[in-house]
Parts: sequence; structure tokens; C-alpha cells
Amino acid sequence: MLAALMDGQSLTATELAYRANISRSTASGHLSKLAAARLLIVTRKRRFSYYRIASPLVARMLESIKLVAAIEVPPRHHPRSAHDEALRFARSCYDHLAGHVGVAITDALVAMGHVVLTDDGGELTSSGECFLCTLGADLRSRQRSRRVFCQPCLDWTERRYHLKGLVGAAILRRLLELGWIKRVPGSRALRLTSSGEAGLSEVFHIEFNGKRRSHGEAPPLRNHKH
Amino acid sequence: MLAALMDGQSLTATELAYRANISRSTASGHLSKLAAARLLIVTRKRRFSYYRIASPLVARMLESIKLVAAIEVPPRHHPRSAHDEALRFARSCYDHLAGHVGVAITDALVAMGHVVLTDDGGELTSSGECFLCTLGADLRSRQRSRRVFCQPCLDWTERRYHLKGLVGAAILRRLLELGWIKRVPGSRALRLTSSGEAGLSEVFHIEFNGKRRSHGEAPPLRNHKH
DNA sequence: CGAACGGTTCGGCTTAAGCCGAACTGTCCT
DNA sequence: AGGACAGTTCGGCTTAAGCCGAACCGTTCG
Repeated sequence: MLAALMDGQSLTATELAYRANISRSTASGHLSKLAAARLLIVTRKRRFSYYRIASPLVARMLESIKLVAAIEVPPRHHPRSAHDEALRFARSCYDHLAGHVGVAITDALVAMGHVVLTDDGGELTSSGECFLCTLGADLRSRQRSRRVFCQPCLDWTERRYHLKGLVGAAILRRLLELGWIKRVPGSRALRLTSSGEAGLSEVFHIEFNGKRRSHGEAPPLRNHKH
Repeated sequence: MLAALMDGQSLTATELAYRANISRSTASGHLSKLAAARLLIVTRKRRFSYYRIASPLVARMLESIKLVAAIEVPPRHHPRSAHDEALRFARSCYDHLAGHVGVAITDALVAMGHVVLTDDGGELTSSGECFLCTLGADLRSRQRSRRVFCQPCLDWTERRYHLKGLVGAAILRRLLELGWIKRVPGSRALRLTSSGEAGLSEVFHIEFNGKRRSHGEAPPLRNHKH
């Protein structure tokens, strides 16, 4: 359930139970514990309870756990589902873009000299600032809290860096606005639209030769026992 | 046990059982599970089994978990033990210096213009490079792997930044070499020696007016039931 | 009003996590 | 050889974690 909330969205208790493949009552118990432990925040609206990750600090913790978990048992090459492939191709990571597409965009920004990445952090060059402005990405912080501006984030499927922070979030937001990528309902996976493929090719000079796994309106993974 | 290993040292199974306040057999079971999960690495020497954190990635994960855990239940103001006070004053954090002293040194480096800290990362200025060289801190990387050079690390007791990365590690190593601080056996706590107090005052212009909690050769916390 | 729906609480079940002491292996030191 | 010691394995115990269905409380809507 925590993994399902990692894209920063709020989800209802029933939806989370559905994803975790457990009963609503069990999910409710876990969710109230997680909320009591301040890992989640619950907001009640009408008759719904919306749960979301409590803070970026918690999100970072979960990400770091997943990163370690991804190293384990490397030889096990269990067959991947279509949904798994879609996740590997493109997904949201808390509030920014990850997976093959996320890494490719990051690589392109670095190659074009718009971003400089070091192990310590990242930096947006002035040409990069101009580039993102032209793209229409809004770099002003939404909240007054000073937040990490630009930072590399190790991608657990690609084992390479993608952009997180304010810059990463701005790019994801803009690509969604442009309709280049769309959220796959009921999943963290993102679908690259045909206009998106053209757009990324034109703006970032990225080509995905037959690598675009997501197809049409694939139903989200739903495997509840009952 | 993982927390006890966070200073990067290797400890024996019996020692870890002692710290965790559990029997050797129970500890052995947990440790072998942790090793199987690649969180720990075990090296057998003679009749001893030395366990240590498997990678900096794991250390970072644990640190991020502790960071989240430190936020929880802020109102609970349970009385602190002497050992707890010592930990808050100065301790090793994986391989660098944390606690009140760690933050103070970081502040001093920033104030003197030797280090520039941003949310994204840190940077050692040329004057800082010269300063550390004069101090005798070895900045060359021990391993061939490229490692984070300089980065702020949120301190869970002080809620402020201290230095981690290659620079942080070099400083801790040098202060130990100089005999300015000593490891408290059986603990992550560090003791500031009188020569260390003088040294920090002279070099970093830091004064600890009666704040030096650690005293003499205080026995480590040992509270096994039996 | 009453059915439908989202969410929670409660009681009860199953299972595994955690723990210990005893026994055993291998090493080290008289 | 024999005792001491570090570590592990095994058997057995206790407890709590995880799960479910049934019942219940509010909200929504026909």
C-alpha cells in the first residue's frame, strides 16, 4: 500500500485494500496504524478516507528501502508481467519521472549541457533554466518550504540516475500537462502517448525504437482472491 | 544490532547479542537472516564471526529510517540516560561525525567559508581544501569506487546538518588520529578529550562550555537480563 | 424512508516471529 | 588431553502479527 502511494497521490482505503489484495477490514487496520505512526496522513472527505504519504522524508525512506531491496537476489530472473514491463518503462516516483523514460530524459538533459550531475547533487545550468522555461515547465516552488532543487535519484530498475527534486517534479508536471504522458489508472505506471513520443523525439532527441511497452488502456493489475 | 553497526565497524555475534540484550542463539539466528538478505556481510576469522553493514546503500537506508523514526512522538519527553546524553553530544554516524560536535564543526567550516552547503549537496572550497590539508586530513579516496565527496546529512538529535561523505569521513579519521576524540568502547558515542577540546577551540573556534557530557572511562551500557 | 456504499470495530482463527536453553562443532590455550 | 570459548543448530514455548467475516456507523442517493 505504501508503494502504491509513492506517486504522492491520495487513495481511498478500499482502493488500497484492492491493490494490496487484502480485505477492507485488514487494510483499515494497517492504515490506521500507519497513520498513527505518522507515516501516512488521512483526510476525511464526505464518506471517503483519503490516505497519502505523510512527508517527503517518509517517501525518501521508502525509496531507499526499495533501492536496497532491488539489489537482493539478483540471479532470480522470474518472468515479468506486462504490467511490470510498463512500470520499468515509465512510472512516477513520488512526484517525478522514473524508469527507462526518466533516465533517458535525464541523460538527454546532461548531454545537452542543461544539467550537470555529480555524486553529491545536481545543478541546473543557465541554458537548462532557459530550456525548461521554453518547454513551459514551472520551476517556482509551490510551497514556501525550501526544497531540494535538483538532485539525482538512483533508479531501481535502470540502476542509473534520474532527476528528482523541484526540477524533476516540474518536468513530470509539464509532460502530463502537455499530454505527452498519461497516468495509467490504478498504477504508478505512465503511458507514453504518440504525441509524447513525437515530442520527446523533437525536444530531447530521444527515440524509443519499439521499446514502448504500454499499450492503449490496459486494465490495471487487479488480482483480488474473491 | 544494525544500529550498533552503523559506525561501520565489524562486531562479533556475541558482542551484538550483548548490545541487543538477547541470547547468543537468538542473535545468531537474526544475524544469519540479515546476512542472507545481504544487509550484513559476515567474515569468519579464527573462531570469530565478524558482522558489518553490507554497503553504504544499506547504511543510508538505515539512516533514513532512523530519521523518520526520530520525528515520531515528539511530545514524549522521557528522561535521558547519561549514555543517551553522550550519544547526543558526539557519536559516529557510519563513518563520519554526528551529534552536537558534528554539527558544530560543520557550522564552523561553513562560517569560515571552507564549505558551502546547499540543500542539494555540499562543496569544499579551495580554502577548505587547504584548511583540511593543514589539519592533516587525508582526502584521497581509499577505494577506487567514486564516492560522494561532500554532502550534508540531517542529524537526528540536533535536527541540523552535519558533514558526511568523503570529507566527513576524513575529518573523523583525522580527529581520531590526533587523539582529540576517542571511541567509547561498546557504543557509537565519542568522547572529546581535553586535548581535543583545546584543539577544536584553536582550529575551529568552538567552545563547549560545560557541555562536555562524556566523562573518563564510563562503562558502556550493558543491561542484559541475566 | 430504505437500500447501497465506504469505512471501521470486534471476535476469533492461523501462523510465524521471537525467544530461550541445551546440545553440538570447531578453535584456542594451557 | 581437556577445558574454555565463539558460534550455530535444534526443539519447544509464548505471543503477537496478519487475516477474515460479521456487525455496525455515517453518508449518499434513488
